[in-house]
Amino acid sequence: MNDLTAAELRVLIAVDGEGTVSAAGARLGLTQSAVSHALRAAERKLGTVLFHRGRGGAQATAAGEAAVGHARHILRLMEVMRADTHTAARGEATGTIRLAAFRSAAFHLLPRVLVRFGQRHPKVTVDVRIVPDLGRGIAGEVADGRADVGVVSLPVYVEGLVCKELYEEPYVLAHPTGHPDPRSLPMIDWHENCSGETRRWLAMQEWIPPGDITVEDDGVVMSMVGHGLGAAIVPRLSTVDAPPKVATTELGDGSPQRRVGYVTTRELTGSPLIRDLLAELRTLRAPAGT
Amino acid sequence: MNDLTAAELRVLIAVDGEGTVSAAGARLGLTQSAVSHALRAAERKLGTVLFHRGRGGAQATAAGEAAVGHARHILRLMEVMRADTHTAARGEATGTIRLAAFRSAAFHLLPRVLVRFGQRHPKVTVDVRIVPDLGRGIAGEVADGRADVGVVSLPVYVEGLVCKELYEEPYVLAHPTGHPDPRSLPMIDWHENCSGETRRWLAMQEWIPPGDITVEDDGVVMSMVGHGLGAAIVPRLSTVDAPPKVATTELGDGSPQRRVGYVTTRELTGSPLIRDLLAELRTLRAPAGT
DNA sequence: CGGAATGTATTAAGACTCTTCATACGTTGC
DNA sequence: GCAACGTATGAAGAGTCTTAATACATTCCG
Repeated sequence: MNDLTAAELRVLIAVDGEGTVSAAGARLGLTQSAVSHALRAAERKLGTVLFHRGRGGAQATAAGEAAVGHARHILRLMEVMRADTHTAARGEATGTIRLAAFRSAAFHLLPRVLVRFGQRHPKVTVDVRIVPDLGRGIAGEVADGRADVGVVSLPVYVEGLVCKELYEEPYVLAHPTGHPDPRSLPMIDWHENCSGETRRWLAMQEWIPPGDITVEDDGVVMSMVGHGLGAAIVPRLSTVDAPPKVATTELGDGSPQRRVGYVTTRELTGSPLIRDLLAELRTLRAPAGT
Repeated sequence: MNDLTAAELRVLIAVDGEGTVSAAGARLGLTQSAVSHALRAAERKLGTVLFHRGRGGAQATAAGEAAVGHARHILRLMEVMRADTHTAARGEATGTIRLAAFRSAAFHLLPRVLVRFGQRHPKVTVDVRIVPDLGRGIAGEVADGRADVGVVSLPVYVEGLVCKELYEEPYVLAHPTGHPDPRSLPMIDWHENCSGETRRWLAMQEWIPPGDITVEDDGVVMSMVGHGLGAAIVPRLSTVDAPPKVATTELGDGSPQRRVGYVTTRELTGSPLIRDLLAELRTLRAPAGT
């Protein structure tokens, strides 16, 4: 008379995602009525209104938001449980791990890791998603249960996650090759650069960046630099495999550093498969370029 | 036809803990038969044998061990989900409070307060801004709506604010350690010291300060004293965690006193969250150093 | 060997729960 | 006032969980 069923948890997630009870029903292959009943049952069991419903659909309350986040985690753990019991029984790991990472990590860091992990666990699918590390960003994806492990820039400001630093790398100046005075070029900024680390460093320099273009993706930043639109301060990793015509200059002593690490949830560290992936990530103490 | 129910997860844990199906039934208030059925259902759903059963009871297989570990986490998450939805629904404790304070309060007074407040309201962000208490100063920030609550030196000359004294502390003389005659040193003054209180006291002494350096930040004042540039009269709170080589001397009876309090607007005292923060501030009747 | 003790498995029936169909209710826009 | 769109509800059928009763398997021991 008390526990939410898995079906109810899925209903919560679907209603939150679709915004209406009817659409959630379609997504789940259920009737609108079934979803309405399930939602009501969930609210009765938790003793709280989870969604305000009306003409415009269903909108999560604060309690609903919290419930949906937990629902994702619980369902995910059930999947992991299934995968892990299979592994323990048959001896070969199966299942899926969802990994969220910023672009340059996905391109230049993860391949090496995932090749080795894949050799050890041929039946395991790793689902890599590139997520801009803005706002709650990658850590938010993990905290909200949309990813199992995140590769992030530290520090992380999201509560309740397990987090470990992997390595540190300097920011460098990327500029068009052969330019006589890179510092006179307009600065191309990058959304994920908001970390304050580089801002603070820039503020300390007698080097007022002349113009300001702002771009979301560091790959686009590098492309723009390659086309001569300006210079940019990016983590060294972003300059790996940069377009031709892009040169990099070290910023010298006291240059800002970017710290890269991983995050996951405490529960998932109980899974041997996740643990093995984390162990493989931990071999990543030096960036690819060095 | 697929998901394990919460009841089944509890059965797994109980059987693992008790070692027999029957005992697990007793612990859960169920029949042996019910537990046997549930166990079998769980094994069918996971497609794996979880316990070897026989005369000697039930012994978990490797897969069973894995499943039980996950089961505990899942049930725990369900509890947390229940708790979190409740606090989200009732507590409403979410959002941001903007706090303005002078430097030494932010460093030495607020941490204790905010730790406790943060434990009570984990979803609330407190935004602390350090504001020099000059001119209309911190009270002005609150009056102008740029902060919700201010920690200030009293008295406050801004109209229309709610204001309460928290505690009183003496001004002390900070000087380089081991100096034979601190009173011969040049005085380092501090913008926020304009309060008149110390001026009046100085005027009453036969101690005309030889030189005058003026600095905005009391942290800088302490640093200068540490480097031997002079002595300064500062509130005792400013000397907490002062650099090495800084000594303090009480000014004795009749020494000027600094009164510390908070200010906010009448409207904000209607918010339960603000009220709770003010209540927490009111526990601050003694400064950290004493 | 045979019976008592201890433990699990199975079957069938009742209670309970979930899903569906059909329909009612409430807003919004015209 | 009516159509469009969304949710809520009541009753019935399908499905699931729990139980009592009983069967089966193993071990201990005389």
